[in-house]
Amino acid sequence: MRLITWNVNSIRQRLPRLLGVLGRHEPDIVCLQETKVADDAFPLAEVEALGYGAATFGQRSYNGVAILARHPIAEVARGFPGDPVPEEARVIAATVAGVRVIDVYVVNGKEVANPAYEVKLGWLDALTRWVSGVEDPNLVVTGDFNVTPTDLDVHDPAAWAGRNLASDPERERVRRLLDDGLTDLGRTAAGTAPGPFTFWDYRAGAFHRGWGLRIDLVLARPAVAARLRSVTVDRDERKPTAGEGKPSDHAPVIVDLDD
DNA sequence: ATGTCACTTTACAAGTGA
Repeated sequence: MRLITWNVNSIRQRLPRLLGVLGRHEPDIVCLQETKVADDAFPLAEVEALGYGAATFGQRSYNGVAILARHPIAEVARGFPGDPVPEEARVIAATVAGVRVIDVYVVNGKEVANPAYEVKLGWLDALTRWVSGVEDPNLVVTGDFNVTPTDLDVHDPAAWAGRNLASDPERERVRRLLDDGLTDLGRTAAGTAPGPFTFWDYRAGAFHRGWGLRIDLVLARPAVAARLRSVTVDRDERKPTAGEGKPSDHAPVIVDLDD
């Protein structure tokens, strides 16, 4: 089984690349973030033409998540109980091929000194409370966490020390998710090697300069983690020249599991 | 750290969010 998570930063802008990713990688499940469209504007017919169904939880302009799959999508849930910002479309869950998938777009937080950072911490607390009560042993929690779990996930730890996306309080929140029985599949696959990075800021030529972060995560309970075969990042999708149209600032993360 | 991108609007430039 192949699962992809990708923050597309507008599905309208990224549709040609998304269709290319579906055709090239043939994933079973795709978790998207920052679709930035209401559900009635989601390009459903285009993904259906490639054999995929979709469950969407969108909103205009900001946020928005979706789960695509070439298998039946069951028990769809939008949002989660206890969400501190329920007006923002950040979480969708569904069961596909025996796996309970929770697709998240975590609050960015802007900067540590910004009130949005406190919202981020509270949101992660609420997410963890909810996830810990989800009974399914075949659970995957994946998406754009907007947190680098450790310094291995930062291109320049000294430059990022204490800053949003790399600060201790937010890392502690991710640590609690892991302590609650989830394995970080990207880190498991990479061992002690840095990265693999999944996000490069559009500004300052960050991709070209290698200024990457690993903030797009796939967390799984033991029954799923035991099936881990590989985790790769499709860096070509971050290149302006590869593919059709402009790139997202995130690259797709591809996880292969034993069937 | 900030060489950009995508969104929206008392829109055709500027603010916001990332």
